[in-house]
Amino acid sequence: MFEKLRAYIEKHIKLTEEQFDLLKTCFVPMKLKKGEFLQRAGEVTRYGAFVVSGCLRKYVIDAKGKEHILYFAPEDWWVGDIESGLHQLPSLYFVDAIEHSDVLQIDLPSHQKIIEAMPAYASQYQLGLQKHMASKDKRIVAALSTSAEERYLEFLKTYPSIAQRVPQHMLASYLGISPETLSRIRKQKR
Amino acid sequence: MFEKLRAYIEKHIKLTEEQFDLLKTCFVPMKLKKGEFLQRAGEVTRYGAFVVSGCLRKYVIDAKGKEHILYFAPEDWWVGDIESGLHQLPSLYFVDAIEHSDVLQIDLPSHQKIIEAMPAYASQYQLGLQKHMASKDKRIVAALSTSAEERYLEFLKTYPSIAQRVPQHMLASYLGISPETLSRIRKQKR
DNA sequence: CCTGGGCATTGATATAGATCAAGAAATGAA
DNA sequence: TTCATTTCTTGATCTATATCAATGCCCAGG
Repeated sequence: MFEKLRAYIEKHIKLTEEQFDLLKTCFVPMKLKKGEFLQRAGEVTRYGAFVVSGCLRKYVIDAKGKEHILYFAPEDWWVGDIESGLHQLPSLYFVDAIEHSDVLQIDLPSHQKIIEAMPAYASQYQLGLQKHMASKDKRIVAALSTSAEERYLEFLKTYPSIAQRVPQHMLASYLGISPETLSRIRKQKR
Repeated sequence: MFEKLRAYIEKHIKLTEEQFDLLKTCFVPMKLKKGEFLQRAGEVTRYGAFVVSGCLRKYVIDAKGKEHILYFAPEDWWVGDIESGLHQLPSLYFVDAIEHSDVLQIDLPSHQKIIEAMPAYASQYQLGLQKHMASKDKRIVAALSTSAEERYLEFLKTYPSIAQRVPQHMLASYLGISPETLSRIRKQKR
């Protein structure tokens, strides 16, 4: 498990053995069966996680009882709700496993400890946040301005592997369209 | 101009005189008339800016020639396109003044210098990014799941002062609805 | 090897909101 | 002030997508 994390981090920065040891003390390995929750709305988020294998999803349930998926988190992604953890506020989001998954859990104080101990990690983290912001901006524009079909095709292009492994109704939820509409779009593309 | 920036930063962290002097060397004051651009799509972003007074907007023009406003930036907000500046890629976004505005420009290297010189600023910046992420997530969910009317009312609640000062068709563009629809929604609410 | 409950498909209908078009009102430049 | 331009409003259609409903499918657990 830890080797996967190491490999991921070393894509960007070199780790000394001591640094790797620090990481090992901060993350806690955990297995999740399909359908198990890492976090439920209403709870204050205590942990974020790095996904070693499998796939999780983060989603809200809105006032009308509908699910809306914020993102899928397959291998090498991070999930959590920093906002909630930071301000000790109940989270709006659920996080659960849509496949049997292995994750490395970390709490916010430990993460902060890593940031303080490893400046290179800190700036890598900052870069990651900035990158994420940019992709969220794109998604906002797409949601506001493009058709269901355009969003679907764009998703296929951007995340081909995710498109293949998640159930269709979840993809629909991510795209903000009904499962029926997605089914019709796909039919038409055949 | 600089006093406004100082007051803004000192909401979160204390500044010594030396630190304030450093800031003064990093930011360049600039006046923008209504309609003037801080940045155009296609250009590599060189500067971000802190808005001292007035109001700017960041927006895209999509394939069909339509504008979509990402956000408004009145006093005490920041604008820019870090993604573009960071990777030296042409930006997708325009930034222009919708009122006569005063801004303090800063380039990415200077900003990085501040982050390295002032750890408290760095962590404040990190907090800011995280907070922004959370609000963008909310906007994504809203865009995908709520009606035009709901989004309008939510905007009024969240940014009452912005709602009053920006032209209605820009608000419509931000909300992802046509100006006609927004006009009808407002009529109904009277 | 059954079998039942989630998934996907398909059809029929309803509707929010877009688009087109035209007039009214506001804004600002001269 | 006056004229011109931009913005806002209102009405009449049109369309993408939701919703409702029925059917078939498939694979997971007994």
